[in-house]
Amino acid sequence: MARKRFENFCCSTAQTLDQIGDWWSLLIVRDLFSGARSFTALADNLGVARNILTDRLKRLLEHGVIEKAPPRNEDERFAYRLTEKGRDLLPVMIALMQWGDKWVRGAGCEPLVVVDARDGKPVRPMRVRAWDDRELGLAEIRALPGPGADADAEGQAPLPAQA
Amino acid sequence: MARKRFENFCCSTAQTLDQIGDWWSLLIVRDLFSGARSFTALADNLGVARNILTDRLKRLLEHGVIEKAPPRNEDERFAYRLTEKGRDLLPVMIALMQWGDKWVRGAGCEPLVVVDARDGKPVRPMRVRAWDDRELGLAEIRALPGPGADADAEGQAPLPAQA
DNA sequence: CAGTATCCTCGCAGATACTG
DNA sequence: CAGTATCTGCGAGGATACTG
Repeated sequence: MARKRFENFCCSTAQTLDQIGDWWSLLIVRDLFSGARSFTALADNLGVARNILTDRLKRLLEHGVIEKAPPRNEDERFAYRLTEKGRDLLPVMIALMQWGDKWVRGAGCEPLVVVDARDGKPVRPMRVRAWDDRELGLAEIRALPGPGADADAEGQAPLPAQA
Repeated sequence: MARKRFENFCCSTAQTLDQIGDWWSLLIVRDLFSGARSFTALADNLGVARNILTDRLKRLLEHGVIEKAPPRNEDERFAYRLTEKGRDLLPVMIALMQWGDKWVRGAGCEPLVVVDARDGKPVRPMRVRAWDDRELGLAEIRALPGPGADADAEGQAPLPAQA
């Protein structure tokens, strides 16, 4: 059988991956965060085949992550732009980027530092926080089914401490 | 030509995706966060083919995201466990999960609420924060090449405000 | 239990030419 | 510029049987 789709997985993570988890979508989102707007700019930046880019843009449009906006200059016919849903991926992108900068940055690879535009200081590392702002580690959190959840779904084990 | 690898992309995001960005790896990590430990448990939970699981585990081991630990009971020969590098994916996982719960949760899908184990309150939504703890939006941040970065790489455009 | 080995299928993706 | 259309193929991924 071919690739398995995650649409029917009863898990936010899986569903999310089904919308933005493929190889190119997240990089497209990243480029949109970085200011790319036109089809050609994206194609050139990413080095992706045009038909693949078309497909990914279509999916992102369908999922409401991006939208088409009027062009800003004569060089482009219109501009791709992140929707609110897309902009809401900012924490994900920053968390990924910070993890990458910390753990996987390889030889000759630029560490991209995300800074506060006001003072130029780097943004804080992303942390999981409780309501009293205390930082929470893996051992201090649990995953519970929210309201309306299926009690005996397969996600029973609530994030136990690993150590 | 076949699939393009992201290893040579000069961008943390791309490099990160090369390590954990494929369809199954993140779900494996998620299951490890959730307490799964054995090969069979992972295979059953995810419904992934055994050879694929083997391959992903091997890659995650090579990248140092997971490690093998002694078994805890008679049913398992040893246990897979997240390393520090792997546990550091917690903000990414939480951010993804929260995004999914907010935007892509579909019909009959349980919203997984991550809570503080002390008081049972949900953890705060992941936010990008400045050093003074102010929340930063897309318009208020910039991406700069960090120390040792290649100035004229292709990632020049520093996150301009989209609106 | 925890994999390995094999076979096979189809989806992802690259290249390129063409249209509006 | 912004795609669409078509051809091609690698290899990811599934199924299953086998091993230690």
